Amino acid sequence: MSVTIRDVARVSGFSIKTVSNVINGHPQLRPETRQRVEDAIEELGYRPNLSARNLRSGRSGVIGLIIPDLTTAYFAELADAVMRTAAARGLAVLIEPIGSGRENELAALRGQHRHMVDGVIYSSLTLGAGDADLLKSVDTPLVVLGDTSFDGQVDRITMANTAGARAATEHLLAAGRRRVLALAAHEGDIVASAELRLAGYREAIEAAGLAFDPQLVCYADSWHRRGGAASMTKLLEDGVAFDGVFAFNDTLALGAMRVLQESGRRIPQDVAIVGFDDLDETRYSLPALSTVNPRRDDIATAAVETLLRRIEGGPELEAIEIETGFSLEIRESSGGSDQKATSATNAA
Amino acid sequence: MSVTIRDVARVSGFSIKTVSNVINGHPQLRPETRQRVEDAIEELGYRPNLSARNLRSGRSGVIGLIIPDLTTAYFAELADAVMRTAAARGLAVLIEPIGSGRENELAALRGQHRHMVDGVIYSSLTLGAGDADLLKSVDTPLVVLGDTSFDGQVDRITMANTAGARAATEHLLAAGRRRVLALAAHEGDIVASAELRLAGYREAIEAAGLAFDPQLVCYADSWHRRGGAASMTKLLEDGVAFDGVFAFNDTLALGAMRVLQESGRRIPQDVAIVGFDDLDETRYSLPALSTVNPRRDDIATAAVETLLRRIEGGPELEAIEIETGFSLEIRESSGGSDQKATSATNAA
DNA sequence: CTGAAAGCGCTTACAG
DNA sequence: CTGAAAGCGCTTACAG
Repeated sequence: MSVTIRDVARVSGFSIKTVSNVINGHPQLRPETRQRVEDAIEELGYRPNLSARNLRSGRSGVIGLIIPDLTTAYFAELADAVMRTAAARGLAVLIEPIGSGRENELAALRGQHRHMVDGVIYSSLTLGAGDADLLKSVDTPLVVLGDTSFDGQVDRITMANTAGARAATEHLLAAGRRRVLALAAHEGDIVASAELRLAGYREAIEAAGLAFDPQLVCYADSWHRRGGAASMTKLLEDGVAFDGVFAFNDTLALGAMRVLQESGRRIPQDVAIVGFDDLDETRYSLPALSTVNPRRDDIATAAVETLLRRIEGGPELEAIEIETGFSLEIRESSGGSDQKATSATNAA
Repeated sequence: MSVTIRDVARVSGFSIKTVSNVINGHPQLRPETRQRVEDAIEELGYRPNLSARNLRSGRSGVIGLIIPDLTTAYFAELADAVMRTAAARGLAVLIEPIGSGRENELAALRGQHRHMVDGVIYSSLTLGAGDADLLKSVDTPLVVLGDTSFDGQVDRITMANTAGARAATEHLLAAGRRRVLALAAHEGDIVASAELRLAGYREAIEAAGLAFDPQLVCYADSWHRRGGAASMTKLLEDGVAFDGVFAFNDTLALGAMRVLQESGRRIPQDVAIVGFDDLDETRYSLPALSTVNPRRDDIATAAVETLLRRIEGGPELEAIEIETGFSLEIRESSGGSDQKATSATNAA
């Protein structure tokens, strides 16, 4: 039916081995030989059968990306960055959207696609230190994205949660805000990022010589617009006074912003607001939202390269952790014009 | 190294064939036999090697989804719907984001993942009637999404572009608007959807006894917020008078809405606006955007099932076309409350 | 119901 | 540089 390497061998007049050498870019080949094989490949329209290659080599050239869903802008943008990075290295990405919640995250580790992929990039919100053994029991090479505390047992990529949150809060304080809300989500399970961002917020408050006021820390029940809107509605009802908001992610910020505007408050004049994530849409909101840019491209690159290292190095290799940098994007919502204040860190 | 079907056979005491029968749910098996094989599978932690299965069966259980990118909300939501539908049928989805433009779309047809997937769902913006031969030359089973005119040569799923656009425009006219803009994108290449939506707009205008006014048809140079904002800015500069806008998609609408609001116009009091796509975020914009809901779940289901039919039926099968229905979601931007006016069509 | 055997298309020692 | 041959793990006629 379809053209195989055997057909190419027959047409070109060389052995299967030689054809294979040409396909795989083996260096020591007479140019003439290479040319004739390539002509035959072209003529026949030969394409290697990947299943056969994978069966033989034990590699599929596909990596998995496990995320809660694809419709959340944050994960869509992350997935896009991972796919671009992977494509540049000749890898395809199989996305597995698993829904949110701890149960789904655990189930995904035993997921059906496990045997199709050479390794997995796993974006976890709910796994904690206690799950390290579980993760180590997975025989697929694995890189974890996100701030779960695994202390050196699993490869992971983390972002500058604390430093980014501190920079965002400092920016609000530098603009003269004195009562800055921390709009913080927690989703039932422990979300380590939230704690780290809260720590950064607190550092900035205290470094400015202000008192950390628990009344200004407001929990939302989801990381989405709905959660931000609901929390802000409640704050306004409760009559809490504030002149700045650091939201732990952009969608919380956008939800809160809408409620603030409906209540007649002007942004940034009455309330300045900064988010976290640098979603594409923050550039187009009204007003454009200031935010912490976690550099998704850097995260994606670090994840893919760490995974490749693990795939090649095997389980013996020591686990590494890479923390990516950030920058603060100052836009209208915090009174900035469109200039960009950058402050990046990089740690290994 | 890893556990194979041979190990399961050895441990269970049955032949490889019997183990295979159990794995593939072959019906005529003594329950006791099945049980003992399943125990062995469990005990050994056996998982079938998909590469081997695929090599043998010629199927991979993976379908491709070719889209321009994943960060555009429309495609992210489409991809999510396709993945959910596919997962329900035991299929994995390999997304290939190819960038926009005709060149990229053509290149994707020869893409590197072609031999990894059983078939491809291909969301095209730029392919036209002249490309039918090209599409037919692709030996992978293929379902095209979008309104490219292929008249029965390729399986395709189309949406109710004209009917949806007409319903949106009629809704604006019914609310008393008399000068309704058509905010229409065209991206260099021919985008058939835009023509069809324009036709629906025109039908509604003329059915209402109004004259079709070319001055009210405004082209944007992209389907994104930026395009909607730029077009609206130009319209306002030119002093074109209007009291309603039917935008050909939601992001155009959101971009236009921002510019209208900055100019001091109230929505919907001064200008009522309706979009197309029912993106998740339209529920959260300020004001919430009325829009045509193209029922992405229906599109995804039709696409996956048509592809499966093609994969099983082979190239001989006659090509089919399915047009999915729509509903009109009336929200604040067109003066509605939150009720829902539904009008659906379905054709084969 | 079950077993022994061929073969899917490739890569890779092993010989030359 | 090149060829003949084994084998990756599975499914499936073909026999029993």
